Amino acid sequence: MVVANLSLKAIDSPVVLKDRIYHELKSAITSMNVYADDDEHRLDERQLSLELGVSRTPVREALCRLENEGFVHTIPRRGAFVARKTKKEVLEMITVWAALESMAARLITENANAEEIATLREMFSSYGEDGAVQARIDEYSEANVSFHQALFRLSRCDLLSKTTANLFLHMRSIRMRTIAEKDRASRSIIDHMYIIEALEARDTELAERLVRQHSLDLRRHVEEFVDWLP
Amino acid sequence: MVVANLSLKAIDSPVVLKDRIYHELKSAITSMNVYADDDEHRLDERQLSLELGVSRTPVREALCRLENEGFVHTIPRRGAFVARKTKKEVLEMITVWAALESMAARLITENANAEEIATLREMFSSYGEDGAVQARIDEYSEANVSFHQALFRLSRCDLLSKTTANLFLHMRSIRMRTIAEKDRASRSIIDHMYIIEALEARDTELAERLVRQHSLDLRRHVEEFVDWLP
DNA sequence: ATCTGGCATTTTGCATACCATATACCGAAT
DNA sequence: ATTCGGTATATGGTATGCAAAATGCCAGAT
Repeated sequence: MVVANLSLKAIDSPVVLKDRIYHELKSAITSMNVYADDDEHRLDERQLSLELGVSRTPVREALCRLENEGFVHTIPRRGAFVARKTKKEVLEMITVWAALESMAARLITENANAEEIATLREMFSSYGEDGAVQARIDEYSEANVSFHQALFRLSRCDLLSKTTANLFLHMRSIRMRTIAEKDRASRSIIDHMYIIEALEARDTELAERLVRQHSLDLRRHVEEFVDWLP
Repeated sequence: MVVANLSLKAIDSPVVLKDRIYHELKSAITSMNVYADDDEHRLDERQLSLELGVSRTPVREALCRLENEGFVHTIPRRGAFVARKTKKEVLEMITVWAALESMAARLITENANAEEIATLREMFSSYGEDGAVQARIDEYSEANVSFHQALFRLSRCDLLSKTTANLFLHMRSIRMRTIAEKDRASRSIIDHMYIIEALEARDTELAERLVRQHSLDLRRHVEEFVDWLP
């Protein structure tokens, strides 16, 4: 008799209710336009539990996680609200982003292989001609996000990706609104190309500086032109 | 009749049970030597609630927060354990640290005033003579932590401090164990002095590079010599 | 002696019940 | 009419109860 040698993958995470609720609420919050109107959006525990068909307990645990991640702001005995970042907080998020992404660029020049870096180019292959960017701004915005996410992925540092993941989500609504302004998109794509070249050349210091400057440019842009944040 | 013009500060945070429990558990976890023995430390909800004299609910919410911050690892239907970082995770923490602290250094050269930078020197004023460091290694270790915390504080970027705060706590036990090895302490104090000089000279690029290199040296040291982590 | 299957116990996950507090409404007094 | 204070209501914080699942133990079989 032989022991059947099935290659099974371990089932290590029995998906529990609070996690599903967490993801559900998170996607709902991050996909809504938080900064559209002035009034703050309240998250009523009982109402949410009714809508989701569960009790308040797992909803509370989900809200607890979302609060730690900065998507929800709760006031004791007052309730939970969808968090709205101040301009100062947004600027600081971009600062932290700049720090993390420039480190990611360093690591890429040291660790990534040529094929991986080549995939970065492909993302923008269809935006070669001038004017193509502004015409397909939504589509480009997605490619833009993918580019930045790819930088963290290629850094092969999970913690860098993990730390930035929520910054991405926080910045999404803001980025969507700023990318179309002031012809930043075509500026952006040029920056990206220089970054890719520096990565290909394995120029650690240059790649770092370009990536950092790219983010700090965004910071300056937000600081100067975004007036719709408190 | 005049309205009494007392200068009162708003009471905006009625301290609730789950927060007190959170802080209590966090300090208990971070002050224990997690890496001393091999067996993992379980956190029994019921036992904790009995010891604290409260119900399980606020304990669970506190554990939820601690899990998000990486101090607790919970397995569904199995319970909560004090999280133990792998060597890979520690190295990544140091990498993220390097990224954040080097950005803090940049900001200091741009924003801090001379007096603030001067306070950095004072921290190490009593360690001037050679040999004084090794003799008072515990005391120095505290000064060392204070120095790095001060860098983030002087950066005037709350999010940088906030993001690093938990990294500090995670690294504490590891740092305590590594700082005394291989004469790293006296190396460390020399590095610090060069960093302070770069900050005083407002040399943004140099300060950034020195701070980053200081952390990356630690990373290399951990990578090479720390064999007591999985 | 070792391994397997089932039962008991423990413990988490979720639901519900209760309590304290904040807000809103309403009436009375000025 | 306006303001103040009290009460009602609603809502979040906490406690407890219940059920599912995992672990451990023990008996029986091989």
